[in-house]
Amino acid sequence: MPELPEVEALRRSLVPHITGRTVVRATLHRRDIAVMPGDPEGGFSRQRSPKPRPKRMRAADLLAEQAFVEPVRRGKQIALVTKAGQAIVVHLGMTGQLRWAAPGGRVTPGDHVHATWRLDDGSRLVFRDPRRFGGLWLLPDRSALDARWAELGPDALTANAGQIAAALCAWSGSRRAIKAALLDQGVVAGVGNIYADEALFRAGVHPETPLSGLGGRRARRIAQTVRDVITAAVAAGGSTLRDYADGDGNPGSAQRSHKVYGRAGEPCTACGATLESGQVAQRTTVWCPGCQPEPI
DNA sequence: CACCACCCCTGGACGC
DNA sequence: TGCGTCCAGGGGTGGT
Repeated sequence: MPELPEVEALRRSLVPHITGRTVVRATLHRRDIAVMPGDPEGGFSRQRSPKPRPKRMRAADLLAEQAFVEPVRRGKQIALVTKAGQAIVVHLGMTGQLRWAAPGGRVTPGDHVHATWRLDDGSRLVFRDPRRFGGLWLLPDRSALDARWAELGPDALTANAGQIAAALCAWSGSRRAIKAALLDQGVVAGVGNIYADEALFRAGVHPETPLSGLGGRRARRIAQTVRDVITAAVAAGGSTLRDYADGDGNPGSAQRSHKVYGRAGEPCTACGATLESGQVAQRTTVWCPGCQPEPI
């Protein structure tokens, strides 16, 4: 579930705890959740056969002895960056968490912890991920991070509506569904299943509408609602449906503002019609048949 | 090239 | 209470 708002809320919660701190010890408890420089690129392919040969992991590869600067984010990815320019990109996947524990404190829950960083004030930062859809990518320098993030579309929080609209309009010849495009991180970075449905509802656009049938006007309206929905969710600390919590373990409250996600069969808050659900782009999708008319 | 079905994984919900 | 089954979904891979 962590989409852009959850990752941004997490990032902000970590800033005061780790910025300027030095890693005194780093431990990788599960080697297969990390991708090292030199590993066959492709990220999640590490989980498939043939298994990449396990590499000897040195603590230094997890930024031991290095000082953190402020963590940065692009889309749903957060990067722990050091003064020297090395970075660890953390992808939370479905159930990934970064949790911080004060000196002498415990991280709870303490299971499924795959990596631990002990900081110079005695506090700890851990990466836990029960489902292991997430992972860590170790990057040698800032340019490697930039190259990785160059593959992402405009960030749904920091880009303006015009940039997001332009990204959608670049595909105006495609019959691809608008929802599929919003979920594509190369088109817009940071939107996942929840906020795609929420944005399309607010824009009054059916999720199966092809990009070719959108037109500049509606593309621009969608871009604006994506920004609005994401911005509001960040202000609410993200959505906590089950697993999400920030670095301090605090949940978000943006789920209270959801108008369609998780509400199939319930009445539309705007028109009272019964919300419908189905599969669009392999994802459970909820929409209002009254407010979001079917494309022709 | 564009798009889609499938797969990775665990835990919670639900039915019997 | 316990067990089985289904489902959640980000995103890479391979097939069409």
